[in-house]
Amino acid sequence: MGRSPCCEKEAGLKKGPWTPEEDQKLLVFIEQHGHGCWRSLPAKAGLRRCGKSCRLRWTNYLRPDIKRGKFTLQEEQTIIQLHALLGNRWSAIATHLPKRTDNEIKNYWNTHLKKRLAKMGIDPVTHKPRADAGAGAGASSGARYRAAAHLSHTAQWESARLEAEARLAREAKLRALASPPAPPPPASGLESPTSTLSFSESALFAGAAHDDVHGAARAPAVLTPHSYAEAFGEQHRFGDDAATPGFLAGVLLDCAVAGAEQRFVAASADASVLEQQQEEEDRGYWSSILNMVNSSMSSSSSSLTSEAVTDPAMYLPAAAEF
DNA sequence: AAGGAGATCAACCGCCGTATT
DNA sequence: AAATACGGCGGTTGATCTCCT
Repeated sequence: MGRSPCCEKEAGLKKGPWTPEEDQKLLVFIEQHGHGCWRSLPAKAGLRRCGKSCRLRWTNYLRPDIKRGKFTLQEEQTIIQLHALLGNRWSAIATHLPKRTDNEIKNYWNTHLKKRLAKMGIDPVTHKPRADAGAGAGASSGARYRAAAHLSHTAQWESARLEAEARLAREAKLRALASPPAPPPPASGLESPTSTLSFSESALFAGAAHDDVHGAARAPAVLTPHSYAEAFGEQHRFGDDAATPGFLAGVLLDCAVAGAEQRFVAASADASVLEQQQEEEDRGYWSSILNMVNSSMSSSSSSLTSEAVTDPAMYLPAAAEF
């Protein structure tokens, strides 16, 4: 059926870069009235723009809760991992980086991360090592291949971890309904290695979260650390230079290990009986998660590798040759 | 200093899904 | 059920900036 462009009918509408005056008009109007219907907003706000242009300007630039500037390593890591899981679903990825816009993330991916992954010998679309990357002779190509494999595996583990956190969050919510509220978690040290949300933010989101994996994963939940920590074993370094191949993979693993260690310390402090009881349950749960990851990754149209996750030990780094 | 090449990013375009009539 | 309106999304463009020769 199709739909005509929103501004086709109205001639004389302005295009191109926004002036400070236009920004001011839009800001003032939205602050006073909210955006309401975008189509009718420009006329009400005295702007000669189409509603779509106004919406874009607001969501990508004028919104007060936008963080601008350089992406942090953690943000980069989050984007790469989520891209491995979600593909080019920038808005979905942006929900995990609440102060970044999908447009900004998309631009950053296209201009920075895609190229960097390509340099590492990783196909930025599939997140798999490129066929030619492993075929080349020499130790360095082998190292790149292994780094790329680690990257894919890390993404798979992150997927499993998100699922597990979602489940634990749901359970915690159920428990909370049946018992007085637990004391708040420590102010630091338990953040998800891939989330930029603080726990306070997470709590806010948890209330309003959709009933989906990503929404639920925002809820404060501490994953029983053992399997996760086992999965990564000792910390492993790929290199110090950001320009060297393997750097990102190293960052991913370092952050993942750091997260696992933080969780382990926190959980050890509790040393609760509950944890022991849950351990067995978690083991079974992790098996199902791994099955789920394996099946979804091999069948999904998303870009992740179809290599099966069979054993956490496979994430232990190979001989240090980087 | 000039100009060409590449990088960056704001903004546009067209399509899609959903709500409404 | 079909047509239409709307918001949202992802891909792409083009103006501007930065770096290099």
